Amino acid sequence: MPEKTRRNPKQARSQATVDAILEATFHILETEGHAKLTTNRISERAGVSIGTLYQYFSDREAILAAMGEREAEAIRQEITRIMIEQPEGGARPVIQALMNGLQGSVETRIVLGDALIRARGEQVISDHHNAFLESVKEREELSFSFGREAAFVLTHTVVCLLRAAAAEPELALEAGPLEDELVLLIESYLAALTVRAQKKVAN
Amino acid sequence: MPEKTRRNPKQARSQATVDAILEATFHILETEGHAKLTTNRISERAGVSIGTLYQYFSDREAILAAMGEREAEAIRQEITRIMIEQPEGGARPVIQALMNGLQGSVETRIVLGDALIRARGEQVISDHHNAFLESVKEREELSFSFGREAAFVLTHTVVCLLRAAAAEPELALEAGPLEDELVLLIESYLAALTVRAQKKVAN
Amino acid sequence: MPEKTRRNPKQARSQATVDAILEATFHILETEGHAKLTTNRISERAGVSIGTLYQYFSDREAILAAMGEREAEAIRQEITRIMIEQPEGGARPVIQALMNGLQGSVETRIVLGDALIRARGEQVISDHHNAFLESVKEREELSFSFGREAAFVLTHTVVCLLRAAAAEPELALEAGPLEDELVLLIESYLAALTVRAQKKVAN
Amino acid sequence: MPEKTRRNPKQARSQATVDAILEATFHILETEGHAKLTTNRISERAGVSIGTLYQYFSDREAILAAMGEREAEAIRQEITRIMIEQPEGGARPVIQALMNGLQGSVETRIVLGDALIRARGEQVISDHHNAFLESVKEREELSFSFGREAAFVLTHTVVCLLRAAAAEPELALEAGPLEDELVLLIESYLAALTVRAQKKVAN
DNA sequence: GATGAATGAGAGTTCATTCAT
DNA sequence: CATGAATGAACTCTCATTCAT
Repeated sequence: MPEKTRRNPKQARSQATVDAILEATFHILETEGHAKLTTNRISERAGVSIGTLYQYFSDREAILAAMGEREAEAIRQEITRIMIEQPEGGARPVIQALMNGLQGSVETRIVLGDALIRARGEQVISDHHNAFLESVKEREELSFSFGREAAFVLTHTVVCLLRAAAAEPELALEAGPLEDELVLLIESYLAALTVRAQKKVAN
Repeated sequence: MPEKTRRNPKQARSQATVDAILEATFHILETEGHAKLTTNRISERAGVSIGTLYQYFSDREAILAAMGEREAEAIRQEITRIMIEQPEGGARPVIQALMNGLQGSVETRIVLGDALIRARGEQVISDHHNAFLESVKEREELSFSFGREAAFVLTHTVVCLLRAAAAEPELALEAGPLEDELVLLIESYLAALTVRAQKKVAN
Repeated sequence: MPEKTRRNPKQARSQATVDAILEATFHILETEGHAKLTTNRISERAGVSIGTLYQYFSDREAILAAMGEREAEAIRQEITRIMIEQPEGGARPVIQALMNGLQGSVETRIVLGDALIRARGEQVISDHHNAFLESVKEREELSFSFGREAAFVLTHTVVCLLRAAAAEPELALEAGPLEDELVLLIESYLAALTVRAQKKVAN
Repeated sequence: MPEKTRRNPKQARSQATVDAILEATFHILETEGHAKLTTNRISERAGVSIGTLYQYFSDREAILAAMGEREAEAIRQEITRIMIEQPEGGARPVIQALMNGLQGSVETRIVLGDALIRARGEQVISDHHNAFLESVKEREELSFSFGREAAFVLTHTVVCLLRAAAAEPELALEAGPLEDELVLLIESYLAALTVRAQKKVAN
């Protein structure tokens, strides 16, 4: 449900056009980078005229926001699926999903993420929040309410670090060990949260 | 010490000009954002002509890189100072320094950070690495070598999360509780690393 | 057929735009000179926006090259026509064609010629070469091969001198007498070449 | 005696400064081309400040004109010397002098020549004229007056062709054969002029 | 609906020249 | 006399967007 879409693409042809535009955008971002991503180039690569492009998207920003939306939605669904299939798996399956599921280069992800936040602000954040929190709430030992700040740490640490890792290829981090460290980081934090919560109860 | 500086400003007037340009850049980033940061606007705000600006900086990018350099250097010095004054303080003083020391809005910091990486690549990363690792190495119980990935997590987690926190003002995170959570996150991770290391030794 | 054209102008409006741009370029070169020939001024005079100009020509240079091409092509066709119509006319008709056919001021011609060479290099030279050589080859007494240097002299002398003559209006040269001298120069040189060739054969 | 010079350099140091500026100009023209020839670069290469440069030359143009003057003067003196030493040598020694004496790349020569004409107009032409005509007048069989156009052809043909030859390195012309052709061209033209003059007398 | 030629504000950048020191 | 920091008009070129066809 793209918000800034002008035309609600009910017909197959319309949907194909929208898809072509988004695919072209993704491809250009991947192969030529953000700086070369112009609306003319998108329309050219998509095989539609620039006028048509503007019939489906109000402006350049709306295209990026729509793509970010798709990406975020895909990840949210993936995480939900994992929660249902492996309810006792802990943090690792979710972290694996985030590591594998985020398609596209770092730059692409950063660009899309930024566009999404610009377009939808808080909404995006809380969506992400909720999806990730679900992966944790079920564990009964955490059935205490933690503060906003702890929730923030839980929901953002992995995504932020993956972004940073991807942004710095010079570090030559390996996926396997990195996954282990992220799991260790999150699990030890969860344990610490539990300990703290128990102390509070004891008092 | 801007790298891409064209003219090495020996005289007082030159230094004042450079300062005015950097101050203007900072101010525009803060008040109008990255998109409005044009060289013409910078020179206007700095009270110098556009030609003068280009006598000190080879291009727009060089200005941002120089600013990022300053910022990074300031933080590095601050952390070093802390390490010397409070060698037994653990992670908290360093985290406090990062929270307070990073001046400017998120966007400003992001923009400057990105420019810095573009300009100096790996060098920047390892500098940051080293500075932060020092804050931890002294603790004898950590006198084991950890892998690249663990080092990455240690050095990036706090900075990444602070960036994210600042990028999402809608979450209305409070500095005090956030600081506590970051300390808990890092300290519990360090503890987990220690445990893991001891197990390895035991085997 | 401009080479560096971005958009292949199939429609009438496009062709009209290209024509307007070239006409404007010619006019500015003639009336204000090379130094005043800026892309903004061209677009202004052509009655199109600067953006439109850049949709048809990749850069300033491409405009000049396209004009040079047109000019050169026109002359080539004119000489060919003469060769067919007056096969026995000797050098004079060709020289007349060059004197009358080269429209535009000297500076214009120089600028266009230079741009053409920059854009197409040797190709241009050999085209010119061939066209002029044809005017001579038919004469059976010249059915000997002469060296590169002699060919160069034959093809360049007239054009160079016409350029020089035009560049120095202070000399107040008159077209009629100048034509006579050029014919004399070329014809006597051709005769000398013939003599030399015969001597060689004799040996 | 540069005309547009502001300061009449009577002192040795002044002369050295002027020399340094001209040398720098020549060097930049040769190694980096006309487009890179800026006053700032000249002053830098000359080892003087830009302010000093403007104390000796009124503007950029004046520097080029002064250089052209030097060049032209040097050639004129060379030709004069030849005429005195080899009065019976015909066209060849003069052509050799022109081929060897013109130092600097084509572009340099073109730039300087153009500047000279801009600065001094007709004067330059007639100077050249006279110098070259001297090389011919002595020959008694030419002791007839020829028209302006013939004089123009005599004085310009060699210089123009040398310029063209240098401008088109793709032709790979060789100095030896080219010299022969130029001599043949000029000598046969002179002979033709003689014949025509005699016919006129006969009538 | 689709097209794509046209738009034009505005970006980054250069460089001849001045003038306070 | 020399210096060189400062000037700013002018340049080339980009690209999101519109609208007549």
